[in-house]
Amino acid sequence: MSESNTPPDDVYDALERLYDDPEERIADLQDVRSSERDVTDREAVFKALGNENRLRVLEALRESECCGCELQVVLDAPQSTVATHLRKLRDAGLVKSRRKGKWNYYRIADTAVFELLDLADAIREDD
Amino acid sequence: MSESNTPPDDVYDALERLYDDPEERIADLQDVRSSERDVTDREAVFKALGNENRLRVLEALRESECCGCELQVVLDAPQSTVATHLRKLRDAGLVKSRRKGKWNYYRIADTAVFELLDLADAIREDD
DNA sequence: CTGTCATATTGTACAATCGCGATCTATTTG
DNA sequence: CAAATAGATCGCGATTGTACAATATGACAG
Repeated sequence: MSESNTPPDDVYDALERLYDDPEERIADLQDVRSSERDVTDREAVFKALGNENRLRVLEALRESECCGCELQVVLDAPQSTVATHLRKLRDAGLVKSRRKGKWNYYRIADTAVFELLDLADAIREDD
Repeated sequence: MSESNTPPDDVYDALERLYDDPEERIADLQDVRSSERDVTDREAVFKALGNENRLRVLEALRESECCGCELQVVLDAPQSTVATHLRKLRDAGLVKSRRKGKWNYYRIADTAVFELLDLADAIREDD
């Protein structure tokens, strides 16, 4: 059931020098690997956040809901570029949209998004 | 001092249909842009987090400090690959390292990292 | 139903990132 | 110091992400 391959010789040798029972430690480390098999969603969230333009959009939405054309002003970029970023934010679950006639209004999907942004700042403050 | 360009005609026209005073709204939106000039650090943090292998490393470090060769087991990847990921995590301020003889031990730099990981999970739960 | 308008999608050129072998560095051991 | 070892860095092919023009879609007005 588990992906229990023996690590390459050099790695095994190194662990042998660190632990009396390397096998046990190896099993523990492999457990971490398989137990967190599904980091996929997490990864998608962070990938969506890892872009300057998308961070600017979220910052704008922090203050109020915005429609697409307003975000074109924020990013100072053509419509297709803005729309692509909004798509990624929506796919990642960071924003939601609401159609009103021709306009499409975007808003932050969850207060957790604000917390994510603030925590990222906190990390760099204490180098 | 501010980058106050007039948006393209079509964008301006759209905002004219939404607001009595489009100029005012445009100025506000441009303010968001310039006031958050420095999303660079934030972006670096999220970029570092936006990778499956690096998320696995952080998950391993959640339980205990690890040296490089232990993380080779976690990722099941060659040494150079692991070292490159650790470099990025360190540059982003997510992990710290401590040299002990030939070994280099890595640990989570800040409890904020745990909170970031948990918050990312929270986002996808309520689709 | 035709035109207009806000937005979405697609195609493509270009840039960034990734995995990993090869090589270099720092530290310990004999 | 020479060999061995843990890790860091470099270089390159392959994948992925980005910007944006062109085009498509969906809504509304006349």
